[in-house]
Amino acid sequence: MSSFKHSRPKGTQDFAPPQSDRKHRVEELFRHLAGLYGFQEIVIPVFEHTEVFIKSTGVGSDIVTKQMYTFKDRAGRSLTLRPEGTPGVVRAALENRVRMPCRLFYLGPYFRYERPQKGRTREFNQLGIEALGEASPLVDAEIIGFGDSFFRELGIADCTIQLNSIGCRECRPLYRQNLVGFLTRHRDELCNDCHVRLERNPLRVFDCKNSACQNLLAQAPKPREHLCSECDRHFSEVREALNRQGLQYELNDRLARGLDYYNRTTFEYLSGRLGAQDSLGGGGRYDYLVEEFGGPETPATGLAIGLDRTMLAMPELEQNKRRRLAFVVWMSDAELEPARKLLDQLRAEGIPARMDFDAGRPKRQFKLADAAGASCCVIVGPDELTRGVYSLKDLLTGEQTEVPVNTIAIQVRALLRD
RNA sequence: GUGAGUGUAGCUCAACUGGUUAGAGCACCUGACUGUGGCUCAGGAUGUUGGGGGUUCAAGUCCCCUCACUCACCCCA
Repeated sequence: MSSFKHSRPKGTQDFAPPQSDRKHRVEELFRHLAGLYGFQEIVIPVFEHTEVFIKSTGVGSDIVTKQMYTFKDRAGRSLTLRPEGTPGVVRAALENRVRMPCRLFYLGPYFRYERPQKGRTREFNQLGIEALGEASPLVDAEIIGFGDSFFRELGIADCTIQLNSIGCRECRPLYRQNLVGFLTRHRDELCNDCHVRLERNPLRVFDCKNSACQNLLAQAPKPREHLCSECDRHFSEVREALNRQGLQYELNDRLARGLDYYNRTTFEYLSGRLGAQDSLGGGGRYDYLVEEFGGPETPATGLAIGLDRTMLAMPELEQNKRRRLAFVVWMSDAELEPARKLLDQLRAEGIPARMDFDAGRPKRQFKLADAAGASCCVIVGPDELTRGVYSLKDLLTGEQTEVPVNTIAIQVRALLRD
């Protein structure tokens, strides 16, 4: 179509203005909220030794078996672009001897090789928090509340919370055994996809949309009926805490979480505005992961938010055409240097400012200022200079006044808009 | 990895069953306005119809291949 030869790799995305501004705004809200809840940022590599993900995410999981960007570096080491955040965070917390309990947040790009569709790209952005060393069900509820506040703050109205408990080391295998037994007895009634699920990840049959399967599943053993007494108590306390916090949620037996390290509480935020990939974020408890990395027994809970999906679900805040920017306009060569000095002065005062050095004609400069979305123009002309003033034009209203040079910063600041 | 759909100007889309020089709106550029953006008016520029091959007197239109995008399965953030 165009003569431009290069396009971005499949499944990647560009954030050009104004999308980049929107992204930044969401990230800033996340940082702010995370700070309010006592989380501190941890910055970790974008790639890890491949084993980090295999061990934690699970050898049988889809992520590990077919979605990882794995490569060998020049010394033959197997490395993998991170497909998710939690394993790297746990690895880093242990490696840095971070004192437990600790609360960490992180954000950045993640990579999974999948067929792109709405809300699913190969490079995507995640915002995550992890509470390491906290066992209380109140922490689960607190984290669920964190996500709820986050989405609410962004004006995502139709966000629902789904909740489940998948048990622990003790009760999960029993349940799984039960379910597999049930499904195997009714094997003929299951669809082909479910036969595959039965082998690979039995809990996944609950996701099947086939009505015959659904009917059968109504009689299948339910995960929550098989919780051991401790898991059962933990789960009730999570629910009671959510009720006290005034959070609405739905119980969902089918919420299994595809990663191996989860136990007990799992939850997910769903939005109706997203299409098939309707999960805005999700998380749960992972009390065994730290141990698996060779650390001490450490309970943990976390949450990961899909930034890209969040941006899809966010209402288009009708953005002001005017930005926080002043534009300095000059008339002839004689004013070029005074105008440039003014530019420096404005910036020194903390006012974002630009000018057009190429311009010959003022008309062009005003056009540029308008196109750049500037809030105002400061006009430096021969008349103004001889009288010790600048002309200041409000680009929103069109009003223009003359202001003394020594008050320019104050006057400009008053006109800046976001 | 599987399936379906779509590719025409920077963007959104036209072009009757194959028919002659592929159009419109928005955006863009120029001027009216040599010290003033938006609004108005007048004018202007723009395409290997995604790419390659084939059928035909003739292909944007039909067929094959390929690439890209989109949606869904799957999976998850």
